[in-house]
Amino acid sequence: MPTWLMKSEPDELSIHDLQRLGEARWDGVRNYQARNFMRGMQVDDLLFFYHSSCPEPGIAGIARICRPAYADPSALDPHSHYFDAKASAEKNPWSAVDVAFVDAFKQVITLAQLKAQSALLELPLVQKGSRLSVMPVSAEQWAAILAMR
DNA sequence: GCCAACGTTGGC
DNA sequence: GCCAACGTTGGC
Repeated sequence: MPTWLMKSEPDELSIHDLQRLGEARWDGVRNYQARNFMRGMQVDDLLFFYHSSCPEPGIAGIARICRPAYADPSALDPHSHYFDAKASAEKNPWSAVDVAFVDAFKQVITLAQLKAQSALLELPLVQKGSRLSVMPVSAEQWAAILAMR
């Protein structure tokens, strides 16, 4: 079963928001590489929920894909922060998935901790200059991160 | 708020 | 198709 890592700004959607909601739409991805990974996701795939652009960046919990990729409605909504004037109902290049809450870690696994793990050197998240917001996580990487809890 | 690194845009 | 300019990401 493939596993993933997805970045969210906790001001927009945190792992605790997801815990309260149960499920949420993951929309607003506007990068083709990240979108393509989302299109490869299947129901029940697990993902690490990463908090970015916040005081303590790091992995805050786990979620599960509960609806595979579909056309991202936010691209068509003029009031949305993620509105894309070039998208239309007929031709919407962007995808969203729905995710369900699985677990919130007692403590965030910080980016600094992740960077210090030799098992994670290949993970785009820890590589200099990488801004990819959705990425695959190998079975070995997944296990290494779980062991850091 | 700064700024390095990256992706996208658009003129040519 | 090149590449400079620009906007965005995201850690610090």
